Amino acid sequence: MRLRSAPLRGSKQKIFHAAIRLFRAKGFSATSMRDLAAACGMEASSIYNHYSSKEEVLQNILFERATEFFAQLDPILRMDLPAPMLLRMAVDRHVRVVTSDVDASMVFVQEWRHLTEPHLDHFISLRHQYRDYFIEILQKGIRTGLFRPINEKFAAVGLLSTLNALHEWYRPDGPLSISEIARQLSDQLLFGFMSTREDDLGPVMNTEEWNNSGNLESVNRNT
Amino acid sequence: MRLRSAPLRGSKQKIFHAAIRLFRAKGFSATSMRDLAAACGMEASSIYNHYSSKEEVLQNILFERATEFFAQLDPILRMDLPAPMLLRMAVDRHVRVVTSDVDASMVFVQEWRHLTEPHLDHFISLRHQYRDYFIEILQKGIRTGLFRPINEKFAAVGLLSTLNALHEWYRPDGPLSISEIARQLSDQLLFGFMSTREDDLGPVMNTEEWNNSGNLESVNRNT
DNA sequence: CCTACCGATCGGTAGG
DNA sequence: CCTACCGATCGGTAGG
Repeated sequence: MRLRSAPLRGSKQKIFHAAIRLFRAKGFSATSMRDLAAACGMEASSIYNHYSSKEEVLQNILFERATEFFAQLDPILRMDLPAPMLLRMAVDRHVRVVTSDVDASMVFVQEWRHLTEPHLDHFISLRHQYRDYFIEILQKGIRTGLFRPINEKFAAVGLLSTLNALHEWYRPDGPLSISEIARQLSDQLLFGFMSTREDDLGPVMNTEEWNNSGNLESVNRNT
Repeated sequence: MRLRSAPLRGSKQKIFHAAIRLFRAKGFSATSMRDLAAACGMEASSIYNHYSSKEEVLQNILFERATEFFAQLDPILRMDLPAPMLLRMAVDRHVRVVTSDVDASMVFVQEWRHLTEPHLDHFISLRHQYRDYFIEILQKGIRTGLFRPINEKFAAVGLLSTLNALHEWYRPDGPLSISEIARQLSDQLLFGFMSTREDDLGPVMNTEEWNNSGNLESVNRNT
């Protein structure tokens, strides 16, 4: 039984993983079915025994990742713990999913816009749903007074930006363990850079005011 | 004089801006020279009077943006101000460059990997140089005791991740002004989410420990 | 700036 | 899983 279905499932998995590598390296559009086939040691037409189109390969990669992110975050949300602890755990889970397949995570972040409808809409709604999980954590923190009264949507987007960039700089052979990365990311998000709460540097002068003071050339110049 | 050179420079600018819009919407690889020409109301071959290749169009977009980021950040670095203030100003400048052309900023962040050598190496070194500016600010903050003794490289990467994602969610007609966005981003980076310095929730339990305690299924399961 | 065109390559299908 | 092939389209050039 295992031997019988092995070749087919093996090939499909081979295509799946080769696609992740190629889509990451060259992008979805620049990767041809012939590139993908060559990476699997077969002809382009043979791929169509496993996937009906190039986009279907992308869909499989993207929604498999989405499923994994949700599977890991979901149990966290049901725990009745203080918001900072929830955030730490959610970040930890997210970091573990990303680092479990950096190539796939990069495709997840970068290539989803090549989906066509209705898959594109579906994907976007999943991303919003995931973001809403983090918004809930932030709201809970604000409600219980543990978090500052920040704009929780703004904060959630900033938070996810940081998490979603992990695939760009994570190296498995780097000096930090996955747990340490998650811990440091959480610390940075929870506490920021400042060593004290005050920022008593007088009124902040933004660029507009600074420009109006004549110190620098205009920002919105044309080249 | 203005009339004489106007048609040529006008066309080149037209191609330039159409390319920004198309590369943002479809990606560099999925945009054809015929797409680009059609958007400019000309034939594909006519583009080659202004640019020698598709990649050259991309190069122009990317390095123009890079120049703009540096032009805005450079004067900040020379100011002898406290690190938190430098950071606020640098973030403010960065936000202004991004919001001055959201499409071009998206191409800047997403499409640079389609450069070929030697342009790719050049671009990457410029990005590292830009990141090093922020590392310097962080180091200064740590040295003067205003910032916590964070890992400055780690922090700079997280910081830039947040800044580089701005193009994804910024809308010119949104409720926040550009100055307010810069201010809120700085606040988030400087102070984090917590309303107090302590995080007295007992020892943090990471996912590994939580799993070992038997509460949840394994994270690194295979699908 | 255009017409006309090049060889190469694209995603995908037919049929076995 | 392959051979053989489809029409469409690609980036780019010649020549005016």
